[in-house]
Amino acid sequence: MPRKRRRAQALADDNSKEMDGALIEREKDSATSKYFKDKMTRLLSDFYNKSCIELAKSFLGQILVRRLPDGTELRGRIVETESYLGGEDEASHSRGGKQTERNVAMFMKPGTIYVYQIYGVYFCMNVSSQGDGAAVLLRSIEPIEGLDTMRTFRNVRRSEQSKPLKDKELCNGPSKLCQAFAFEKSFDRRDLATDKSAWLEAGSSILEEDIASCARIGIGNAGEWTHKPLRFYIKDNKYVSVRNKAAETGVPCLSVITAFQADK
DNA sequence: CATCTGATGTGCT
DNA sequence: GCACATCAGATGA
Repeated sequence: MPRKRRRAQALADDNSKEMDGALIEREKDSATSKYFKDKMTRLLSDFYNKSCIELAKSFLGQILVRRLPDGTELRGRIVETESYLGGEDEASHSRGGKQTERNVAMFMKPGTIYVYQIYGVYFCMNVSSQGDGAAVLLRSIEPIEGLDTMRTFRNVRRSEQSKPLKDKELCNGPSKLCQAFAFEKSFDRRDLATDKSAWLEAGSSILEEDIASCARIGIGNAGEWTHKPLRFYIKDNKYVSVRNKAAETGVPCLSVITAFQADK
């Protein structure tokens, strides 16, 4: 195993220890804890009261924070999400309402993190929402703090002589953001609302007119669900993985309304 | 820019 | 066996 991979593995192994360590650190600083508690109040009510689509939209503009074992904090603003609605959604891992070892987190309480491995190599991170088997996939993040660390994590799978990553390439994709923030399998089934290594902070709220809605990415053959506008991103934002000019300029189409009804 | 390919674990048929 | 909510690197226009 190359040295870079070993380092990443060591980091993964650290995660259980890290939970306890970070807990102690943050409990020590009660002012800090209160700050986060206040900041998260609104976001917590979002987890519990919003539909999957509403949650996917309200995540836009919020700050995702990752605290590493050494105390380093990584921050970024969520700019792109996707809704996976549950049983009826043919593109969802929870299609047919089927619960498996892999996807149980999707059926757990809103705010539960669902991390799965894809193509044997990468991870994707979701947050469970209201609705049986429904979850929001985090697709792209605008990095704010800890960019050097993110770049180091992202370089693990890249060759030494390849061009340095631009800031906008650090987290512009679901597996890229997992690499940059060191989210992996051990985060599966953990609670984003109470976890000591990952949490949300209130950022800016995004106006409906500044949100683009269009088809989700990478879902091949899911029938009518393939084209439903369940991907949401901040218009004109350069940190988004794939932009869709039509979705940024056009008025919301009929299928948006249809998808809304499907979510209720 | 578009399109192709290899990497490769795990869930599911 | 096969598909997969992906990415990096290569190749050709």
